[in-house]
Amino acid sequence: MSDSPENEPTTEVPYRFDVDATTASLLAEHGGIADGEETGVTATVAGRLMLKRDQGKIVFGVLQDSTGRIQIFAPAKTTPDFEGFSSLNLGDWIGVTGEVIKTRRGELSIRPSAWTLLAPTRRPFPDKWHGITDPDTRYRQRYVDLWVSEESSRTLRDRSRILSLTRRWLEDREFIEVETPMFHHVASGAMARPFATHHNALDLDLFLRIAPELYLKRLTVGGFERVFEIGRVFRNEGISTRHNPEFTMLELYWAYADYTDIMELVENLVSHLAVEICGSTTISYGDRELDLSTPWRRATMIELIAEHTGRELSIDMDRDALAAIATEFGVEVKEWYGPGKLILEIYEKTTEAKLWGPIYVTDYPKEVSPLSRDHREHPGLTERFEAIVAGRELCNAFSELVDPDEQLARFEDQEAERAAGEAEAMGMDRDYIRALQYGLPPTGGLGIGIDRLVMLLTDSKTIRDVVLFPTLRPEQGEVDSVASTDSDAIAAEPDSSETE
RNA sequence: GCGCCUCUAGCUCAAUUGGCAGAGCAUCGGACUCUUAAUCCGCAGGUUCUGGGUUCAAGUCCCAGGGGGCGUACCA
Repeated sequence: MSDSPENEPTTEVPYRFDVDATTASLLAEHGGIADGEETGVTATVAGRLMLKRDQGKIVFGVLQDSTGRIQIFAPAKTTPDFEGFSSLNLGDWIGVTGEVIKTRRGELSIRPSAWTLLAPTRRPFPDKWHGITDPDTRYRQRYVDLWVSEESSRTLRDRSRILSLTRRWLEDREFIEVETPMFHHVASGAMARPFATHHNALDLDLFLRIAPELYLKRLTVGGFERVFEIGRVFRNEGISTRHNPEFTMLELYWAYADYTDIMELVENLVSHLAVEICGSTTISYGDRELDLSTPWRRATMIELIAEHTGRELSIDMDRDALAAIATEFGVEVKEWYGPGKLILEIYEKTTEAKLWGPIYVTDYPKEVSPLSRDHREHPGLTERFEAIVAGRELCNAFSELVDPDEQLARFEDQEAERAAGEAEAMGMDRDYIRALQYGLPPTGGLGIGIDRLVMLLTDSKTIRDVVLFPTLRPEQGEVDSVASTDSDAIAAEPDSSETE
C-alpha cells in the first residue's frame, strides 16, 4: 500500500460505531411525512454508499444496509467535512447521523450532522446498474454479489429464515437437535461415493459422512425419542444445477411413528414454510404453479408405473420377465439387478420425470432400500416413500428397519452388490448392528435435502444460488490478482494524478 | 465423465469479409444548491483467459490447455 497522506483515513476508521436505526425502520416510521417536511428526529445508520449524485453544493448519497436503502441529503452548508463526503467512493462503508427529513422531491433522507468513514473500498464496485452478471464472479465474490444483486441477498437470507423456521417448528413438536460425527469409519447410511481423509495422530483413514442416519438411529436406541440434525453431508459426485458436493441435510427420527406419520409431518412442515416464506401454500416454481396445501397425494411406485405406462408390474414377477420389460423401456440392465432394482429402474425411466407433485411415491422395493422396514402387507416391498415436489425428489423417508439380523443381511446384500460392481453400495456398519441388538423401537425416519427445499421456496433454478459459497475450481491467477491490489485500487489513484 | 456454448478495461458490453481494441458506468480532474442509474466537459484505464500455429496482418481462423455456463450420466 502507498503511504501517501490521502490514504491516512484507512488507518483512522473507528473500532466500533453506535447505530440506532436501520434504513427499513426509518422508512417505516417516517415514510409517510410530507414532501419537504422535517421530523426533528435524529437517527444514526450505517452501511455502504451505493450511489452518489454530486450537485456541487449538495451531494445526494444512497446508503444501503442489511434492511434496505435510504438517501443521504448532504448540503455543503450543514455537512461536516463536506469535501470529504463528496469525495467518498461508491462502496465505502459509512456511518451517518442526522435529522430525518423528506426532500422537496419526496425522497425520505437523512441530513448529516455527522458522518464517519467506517471502511473504504480499495476496489471499484461493479456497475451500479448492471451489477455482476457473470455467474463465476458472483459465486467467487459473493461478498460483492450480496451488495449488488438484490435477488442473491434475498434468497440467501430466506435460506437462513427457512433453517430457523424449521428448527423452531421441530422444537415445538418436542424434537431435539443433535450433532453427530462428520468423520465416519464407514461411509454408510446412503448410496454414494465418499470423500476420504486421514487422521495423522491416529494414523486412521476416515470418510466425510454421506449421511448422519446411522448415528441418529443410535440415538433413538439411546432413548432420544424425537431427534433431528441439520448438517452438512459430503458426496463425491458430479456437480450440477441440483448437486453441490457438500450440501445440507435435515434428518429426523421419531420413535413410535411409522412412515405415514412422517408423510403428515413433511407436508405440514413444507406447507408451513411456504406460508411463512412465500405467503401462501400456492407457490410458483419456474413457469409452473405448485399447490402445497395438505394433504398431498399418495400412490405406490407400482401404481404410478401403471398410470404412466399401462403396465401392471409386481415385485413377485419373474426376474427375467421384468428385465425384458426394463430393456423394452431402454433401461441398461445389469446382471446383478434383481426384481426390485428393475422396478426402480423402470420407475425412474418412465415415470419419475413426469411427476410434478406434490406427491408421495410409496412402497419402494426392499432390494433398493437397505435401511427400510419390510412392508407390513407386501413382502418384497418396504414402507418407504419419496416426496416429488416441482418434479424433483424432496425427501426420502421410511419406517425404519429395526431387526438387527435383517439389517445384517441387508448390509451383506449391499456388500455383494459392491463386489458385483456397484460403487455406491452401502457400507457395512457392525457397530450399528450391535446398537440394533439393544433394541430400536418402531421409528419413522426422514431425510430432506435442505438446499433443494430452499430452491423450491425461493424459486431458484440452480443450487448455487442457494449456497453462499458453492464448490468451484480454484480461480486462475487468484494470488496475482490479490497482490495487485495497490496498483489498481481506488485508494492509490489520488497521488498519481494529483502530482501531475 | 461426455457433448454443446462461452471468456475483450474494476463492472456491463461493442469491434463488419482477418485490417490502428472502443463505449457506458466506476475511478481521477473540472462545472453545477432538490438529485433519483443525476447531467455536462476532460484525463487515464488493455498479457482481448493461457501457450503454440497459419498469415504481410489474429480479439476474430486452426491446435492444445485453463475457468465458467448449460445439457447428459449419478444422486439429494
